[in-house]
Amino acid sequence: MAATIRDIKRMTGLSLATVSKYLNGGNVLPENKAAIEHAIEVLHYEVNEVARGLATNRTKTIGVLIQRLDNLFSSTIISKIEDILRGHGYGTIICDCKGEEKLEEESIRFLLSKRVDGIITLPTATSSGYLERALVRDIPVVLIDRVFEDKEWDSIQVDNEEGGKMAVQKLIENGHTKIAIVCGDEQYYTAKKRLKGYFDALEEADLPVYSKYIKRGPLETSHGFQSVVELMEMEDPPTAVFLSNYEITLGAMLAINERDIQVPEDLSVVGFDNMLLAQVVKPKLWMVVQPMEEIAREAAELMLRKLDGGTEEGQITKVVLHTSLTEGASIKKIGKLT
Amino acid sequence: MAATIRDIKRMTGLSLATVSKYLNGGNVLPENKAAIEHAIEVLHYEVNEVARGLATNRTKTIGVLIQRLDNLFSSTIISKIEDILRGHGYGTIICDCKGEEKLEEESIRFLLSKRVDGIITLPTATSSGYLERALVRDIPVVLIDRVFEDKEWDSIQVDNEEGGKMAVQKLIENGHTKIAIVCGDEQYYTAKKRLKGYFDALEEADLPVYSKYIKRGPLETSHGFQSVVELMEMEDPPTAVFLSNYEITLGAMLAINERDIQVPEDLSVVGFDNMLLAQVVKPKLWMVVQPMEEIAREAAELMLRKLDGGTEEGQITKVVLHTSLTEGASIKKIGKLT
DNA sequence: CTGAAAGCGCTAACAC
DNA sequence: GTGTTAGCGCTTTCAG
Repeated sequence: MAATIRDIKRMTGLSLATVSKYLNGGNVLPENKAAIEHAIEVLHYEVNEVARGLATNRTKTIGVLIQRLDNLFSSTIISKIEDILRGHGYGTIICDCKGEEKLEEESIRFLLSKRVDGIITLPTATSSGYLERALVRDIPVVLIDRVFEDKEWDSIQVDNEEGGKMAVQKLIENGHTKIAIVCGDEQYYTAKKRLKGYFDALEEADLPVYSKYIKRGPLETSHGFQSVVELMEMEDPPTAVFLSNYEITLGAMLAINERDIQVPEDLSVVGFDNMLLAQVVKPKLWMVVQPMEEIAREAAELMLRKLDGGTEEGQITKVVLHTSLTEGASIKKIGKLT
Repeated sequence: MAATIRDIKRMTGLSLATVSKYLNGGNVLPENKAAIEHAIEVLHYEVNEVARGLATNRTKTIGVLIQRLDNLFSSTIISKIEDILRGHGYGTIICDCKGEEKLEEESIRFLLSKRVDGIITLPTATSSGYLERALVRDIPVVLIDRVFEDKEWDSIQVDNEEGGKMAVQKLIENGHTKIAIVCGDEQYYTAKKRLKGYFDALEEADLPVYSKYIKRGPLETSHGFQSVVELMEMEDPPTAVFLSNYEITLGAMLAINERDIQVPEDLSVVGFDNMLLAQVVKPKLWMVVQPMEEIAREAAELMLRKLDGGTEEGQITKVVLHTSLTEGASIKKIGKLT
């Protein structure tokens, strides 16, 4: 049995209150301080955060609810969030809902039963219903990457529209006019925005939109794979494609390898979010990247602020960060000048 | 304020004990059961796991202490562990120690203060000192991937020796005799084993060992990168290389891309653990892969068994799983027959 | 099967 | 600055 505050009381002859005060950084006489520290040392005492949590009604743990842990976007962000939170004494309970809305809702209940002090979530669902319970309990919630249209939430996101536009503009600059996009379907907020960027770029350049070049579907590897195959089998295939998400980019590259599609000779490519892939594949890929560490930092810090009451009741903070375009060798210059 | 068991008591007129019994699956009269369920519904009651944890001295959370979250080996394993544990009502608190021993030790204290019921760890340190505190507290610990030589622990690992041997044998089968290995240094248990496999394969084939072809160093991308560069700049470069870990494989591929090394014409390659890379790179890489899901499952289940007391006191369980070799196109056949 | 009561380890008034 | 005391929400004897 681990030592308790009572053991310290006994050993030092002080009262529980004094010991507790010391533990919480209050002022105690130097001699008492020394006595307590000695006792802690000898007894290997360590605060029982569970008991403390019950007494204070704050567990110093944050729930992180994520779509999937097994992609680099998520794991990089979580890793950083965990880092910052732990630096402030917070533990991180992770729930991977594997992209299933049902699990997502269950996870919220789970986290609430664990009495987390706050929830950071990278949502799977398209509406915020599953977060109601947290709201009712008055637990701070911070959204990452996606937002909901049915309600305002504190959130950290990037300008996806801008990201999509940048990618397509780069392709246009290089003389491409037949530009495809592989994109998530309607339900995804981010997909919608990235597609909007695609349209905007084309429109601003007075280029026509070919609906046959727009491939929407689930945010999965298979969709990226399948779309590229289909695009390249067309009679009039596109000369370039914007792969608008992590999994899609991955799937597309698998297809490109398997079908022996030459990049950029047969097809110019701009991917999204998959820096590892960008570097490891030959030729290097042009890639739209999100500032993952910054997203994580903003999310963690916003959460900490909300927990400290450093934020007005009812005030919504929406942080929008910017993507950047990293250079590769996956775009062929055709016709025109730069 | 969330509803408590007391509110249910008031609402149903039953006693705390009865409600508690119901909550824990005990037998209650059907009418009382109905009343309680109704109250739970109306009040949105949910068990406070913190209070329960204090009363039972079990928090139903497991600490997972990992070297780094941001590689696919770790995140796949954690994702699966989390899945299984949650299925049994356990939460998972993750600590990413970023490969730093100091953080690793701190993390243990952190997890202990959170009163986790058990710890699953993929160690960074080379000796088990940092786990002493957990041992003293009599908290079950399960090791993944690495073991310590100074003491026996419950562990799940793969046969790294066999894995290394398989890789090199495959190279030998294809006629290679000048085979390099890029490998972690002495401190790493797994590196030692994989290197042993390398030696064994060479020896069994009566092939000489060239120490210049053995590149040891930190388990980092840079080491993989640097080693490949150095190997290929030799006067008498190897014709094949075994990249014996995830990061090394990644770094090596970066070098191969950057230096325009032709695989397998200039260099045949077998990698380790990086299936994503194996598929996405051209040509496809031969790869030694660990059964990550199985590792995770064994670890989670062993932990659950230990928690249920389904395991003898003091009994050590060591699970050894097997790697497999997945086919690629990164080995050139030279000379000889198969 | 149900209820009363003690207690898990800590915090937080409130007196002194 | 220190001590006393009453909980936090739940489980768990032990009677009934």
